[in-house]
Amino acid sequence: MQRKATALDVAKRAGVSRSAVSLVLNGRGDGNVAKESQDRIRQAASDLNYSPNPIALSLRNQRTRVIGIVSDEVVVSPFDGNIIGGADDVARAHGFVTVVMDTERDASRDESAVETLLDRQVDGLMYVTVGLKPLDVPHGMLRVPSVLANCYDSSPAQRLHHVIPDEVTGGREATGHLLQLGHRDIAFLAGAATSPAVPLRIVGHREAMAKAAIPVRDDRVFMAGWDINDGFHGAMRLLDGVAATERPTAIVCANDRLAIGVALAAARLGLAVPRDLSIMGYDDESRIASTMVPALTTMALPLREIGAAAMGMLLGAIEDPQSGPAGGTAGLETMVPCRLVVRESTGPVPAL
Amino acid sequence: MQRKATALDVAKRAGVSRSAVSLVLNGRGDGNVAKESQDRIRQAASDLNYSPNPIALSLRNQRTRVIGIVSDEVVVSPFDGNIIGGADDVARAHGFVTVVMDTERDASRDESAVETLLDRQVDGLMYVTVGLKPLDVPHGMLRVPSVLANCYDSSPAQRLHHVIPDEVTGGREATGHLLQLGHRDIAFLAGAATSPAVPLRIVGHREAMAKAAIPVRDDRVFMAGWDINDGFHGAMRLLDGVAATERPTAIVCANDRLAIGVALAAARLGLAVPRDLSIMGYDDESRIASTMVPALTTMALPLREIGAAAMGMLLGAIEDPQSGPAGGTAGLETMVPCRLVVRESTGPVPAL
DNA sequence: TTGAAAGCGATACCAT
DNA sequence: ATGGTATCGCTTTCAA
Repeated sequence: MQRKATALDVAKRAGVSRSAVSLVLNGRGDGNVAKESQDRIRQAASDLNYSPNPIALSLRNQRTRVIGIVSDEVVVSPFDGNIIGGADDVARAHGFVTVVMDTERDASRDESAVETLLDRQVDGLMYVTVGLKPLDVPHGMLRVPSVLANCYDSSPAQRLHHVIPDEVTGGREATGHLLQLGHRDIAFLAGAATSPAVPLRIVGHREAMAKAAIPVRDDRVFMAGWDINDGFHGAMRLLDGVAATERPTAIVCANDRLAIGVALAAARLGLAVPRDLSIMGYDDESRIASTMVPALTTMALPLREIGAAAMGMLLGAIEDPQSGPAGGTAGLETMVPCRLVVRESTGPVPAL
Repeated sequence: MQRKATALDVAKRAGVSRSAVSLVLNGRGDGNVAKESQDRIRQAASDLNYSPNPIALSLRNQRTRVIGIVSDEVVVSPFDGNIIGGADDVARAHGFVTVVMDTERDASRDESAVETLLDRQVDGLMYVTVGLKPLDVPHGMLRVPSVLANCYDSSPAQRLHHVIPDEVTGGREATGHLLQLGHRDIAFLAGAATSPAVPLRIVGHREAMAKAAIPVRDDRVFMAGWDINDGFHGAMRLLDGVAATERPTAIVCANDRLAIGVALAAARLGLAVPRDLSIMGYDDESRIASTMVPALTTMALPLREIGAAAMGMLLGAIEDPQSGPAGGTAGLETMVPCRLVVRESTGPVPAL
């Protein structure tokens, strides 16, 4: 690999000094460098296919144009990669590069990941999690502009800006969709109590039910877990051996995998979806929700938007150090709305 | 953020010159620096919590200890993140950091991603894909040590080393497992013809059948696609309205999502798994295979191992430039075996 | 308008 | 054994 052209090479070729090259190429040529020198410099630069060495630039400017992203398990898990995708889009558009370190759910690696990144002089930091959760913010994150995506500072002093989905509204609109189809006996298969998203979605569910003046039965809302088998067992509990008049006509699930389990249970019980039972998912998990049989109606999490919004804030704070997340003030909260995706697993309430 | 200690700070505190600091801290102290100076230097370094600035180091040494990973869609997709996880483990263990750029399936971004990375002076490059595939190797990859993980050079001159799963053996052992359970009428739901993994797995399937001296019926092996609905329709085609004596007793699927579709179809047709029908998946997709109802027997792809092996080769080539993938010789091929994971969706052939 | 020189942080060579 | 100095590539200030 032959060495790349340096500013000195350009200067030689154009017959000027390095300083002139630097000035011109950074747009500060006018008023400092003769017009024709400028032309020669630009010509030489493009001839040599010159671009400044980012490492030297970093050393000189003390800014690397690198954003460090640490994730709890986004990369290795099958979910939420879109947060990083959305964040990266924005970063790239601003000439930044992201480097992501995944701790694979080992919180003890958080600090060291952050230190490694800080050591490499990242200009800013972002923490991304799979699923909404309170985060024990690594100390290092307070030393440079930082944001939280899909998580929030677990300490009372909200020191960092965070971007999260609006789960209450998500829950409300999911149930609202079913209500609109005429359902009145709606079950809610929640995930696990450890997730802060769960109670929020339940609040939304209750709000929707309250607005429709329908009492919420205690046995219709419960923690089921997050996986296919959890959905299956939850559905069996709700449906197996229960008379048609006694069973819920719709089930909203806290994620799409639960919905798969519910669909499996329904099929086993000879219930047709959505004719006998409507099923709603949550997440709009790629390659799952849209290809289910029947295709899943679901509440899409705005992952890309979350990532993009978080990166937007972060870059803002970096480029204008006054008004930033790490600008000394407490962090703000940005909520991004979820998006209802209607497919085929929900339908009108069955006539009895 | 107060500035970090530099070598000069350490030198001052220890009352020596920068050079001495450099020598001692790099283990070249003995024979060059007085024992007691060495002690003072080390003391000062730890007092100041000194660690060399990686940027300055990079500029000086022309090595960044950064490995660039470009992926087609590994980060944003729900799959194969483990390749990156495995690769990153190895890199970290060697004091390297990885920066991954995901092109989100836009091949036209390949070259620019590689250039960006090269521009940032990565010491090596790795390309990772979701699913085995031939790769139009970006030119830039030939300029530094590089490896391919889960993909291979599409040009006849295999210029880069690649690490891929042993799909033929995977297919053979999947079918072998079913054969061992007594099945003789085994269907094979392949993915899409565009994947080179498909024909390989079919070869394996045929080898296993041949070894058991069972003819393979043409209508038992076909391209179905990769998604849940594809599995559903494939299974319906095989099972719906077919007499018990005429239908396959086992179906091996090219991935776990197809298996979900098959399970859905079986449930709808009143077939119990594995009593009436055995189902095998492929991939051991996390949070899917193990939580299916019943839990899916599947052929696990050795993703972590692939990533780790690829990174191992790459670092080898970087640290010993003689014998590397980019060392001038043609690339080698490393095949990593798949792993049979037996769960509950397969069982003895039904007695008729 | 231009070029020379300092400095970002570290290493390696070469005098002392 | 030790410290001074050039160098990596670039930007910026200061003199000419």
